[in-house]
Formats: sequence, C-alpha cells, structure tokens
Amino acid sequence: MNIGQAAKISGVNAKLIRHYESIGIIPKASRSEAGYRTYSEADVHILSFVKRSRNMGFSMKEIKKLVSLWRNKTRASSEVKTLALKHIEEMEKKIQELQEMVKTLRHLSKNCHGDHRPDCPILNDLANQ
Amino acid sequence: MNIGQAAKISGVNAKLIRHYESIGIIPKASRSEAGYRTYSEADVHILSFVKRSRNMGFSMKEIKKLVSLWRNKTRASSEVKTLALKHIEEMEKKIQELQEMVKTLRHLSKNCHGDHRPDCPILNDLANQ
DNA sequence: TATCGGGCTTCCAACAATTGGAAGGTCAAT
DNA sequence: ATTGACCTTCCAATTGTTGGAAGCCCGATA
Repeated sequence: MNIGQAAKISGVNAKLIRHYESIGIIPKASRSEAGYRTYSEADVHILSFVKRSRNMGFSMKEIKKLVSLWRNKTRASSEVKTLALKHIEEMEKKIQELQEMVKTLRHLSKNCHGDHRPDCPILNDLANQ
Repeated sequence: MNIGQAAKISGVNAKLIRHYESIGIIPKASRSEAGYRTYSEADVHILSFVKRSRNMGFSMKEIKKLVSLWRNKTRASSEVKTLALKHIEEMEKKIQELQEMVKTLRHLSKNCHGDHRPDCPILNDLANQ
C-alpha cells in the first residue's frame, strides 16, 4: 500500500511518516517503480507502535530505542522496564512541578478581584516576590 | 549596568535577554557609546518579572501580554485573572494527561518481569492494543 | 487523446524556547 | 602592548510537528 493508506490505518499522518523515516525511527520504506513508498502490514504495525508509544509520552529518542527493543526477540525485559520506569519518574516530576504552579497561581487568582479595578495581586506577586 | 550584570541580578541569562529583546518581550535596551546594552533597575525588574512568569509556566506569548498588562496602570484586574485562570486550566489538563499515561505505564510495568527473559507486556501492549 | 483531480515526491521554512558557537569589537588591568 | 573578560551580531541546533511550493504519477472522464 502507499503512504496515504498506511497513514490512514496507523493514524500517523503521511508527512510524519516520511519524517520518522528520515530520522531513522522506522526503516526505509521500499519503493515502487515510480518511486512511491510502499508499506506492508508489518510496516503499518511499526507505525502504530510508534503512535501508541507517543501517546504514552515517550520521546522520539526513547521510541527509537523501544522500536529496536521490540524488534529484537532476545532482549531482556528488564531493558524495557528500566526505560519505562525512568519515563514514569520523569512524568511524575513534571506533574509535581505543574501542580505547584497551579497551586501558587490558584492562590493568587483567589485574591484577585477580577473586576474593572486595576489592583491585581497576581501581577504584584510576579513583580515583587 | 551591562547585560552581564542584569543577567546576574535577574537570573535571566544574557543570551536569553537579547533574545527576549529581539522578539519584543522586553523593550529595546538603550546603548552605550560602544554599542553595549545598558540596563536600569527598572529594566532588571521587568526581567525578573519575566523570569517568575516563566516559572509559573506561562508561554512567552502570554508573558508578552502579562508584561504589557503589568505596565498598564489602568488595566482591569479581570484581564489578568482571566489569563491566569485559562493557564491554570491548561496546566490541569496537562496534569490529567500525564497522570493517565503514568497510570497505564505503571500498570504495564507491574506486569513486566524486568529480568533477563524477553517476554515483555509493555512492548506487547504498545504493539497490539 | 487531452486533461483534470488527487496522491505522491523532495526541499525548505516555520512554530516554541533555549542554547551553542564563531568571528569580531571593547574595556580594564597588568 | 597584550591579556582576559565582556560585549556585539549572526547562524545553527535542539524537539516534534506542520505547512507550503514545485513537480511527477496515476486513474478516470470528456
């Protein structure tokens, strides 16, 4: 099948598929006589894998690693688990940071009248802390 | 004072100060005879404001708006509050997304032996869901 | 057969925010 | 006079994705 079909099935748009190929996330697609990229079911499977990994928040660098681990039938599951746990840690750190920002900003907003008057604790705090 | 001094005090590094100037976040600095940028206390104050806003997770676009609101003594506090509340909403959405990713990935990791064996539920899930 | 729409190709540029380097001018002190 | 620290500009890389332009290919219709 052509790239458009592969895009439709995998949910990764054609532009992005070419990009992933160019940066080596996925193997180079074979070509038709006319130079069109052609994809097999297996190729589409890889694309779906990438898409789902992306949905899990993995970076492209991590996904590159995941794809190679996935295709290597003899790798140890510990390698994958380590990668996943590291990613979980990073996400939890990010969550904490965001929660602290929300907390601070929510507190400031609560003290801000939010009307026509110019006095605003939010700006005061950002400016004078 | 020169840019290095302003950077030190505000906590925004010199490179970034120039960048912020170039994209119009902060006003253009005045120059010495030799062409060096010169900063007043008030200029540094703006830089600190930007820095703290960044720490609150605001985008540069939002910060540009915040700076102009801050410098406008007659703006309504509701304008600021609206911006802050919108930002809080976005952060909370992001938090939820991350939490769901963590939840899924944590579940998968729990079922992964994480040893020398190749069988790995994490990869299986990413591939076959 | 001519042509038209849609899909494909490549390359180049933009977004966000920051960081890095290169090549060169300036300043203060030795 | 020269050193070293600081400043200047410009250009490129990062991360992940999206957009456009110019041009080729394929199938269908007039």
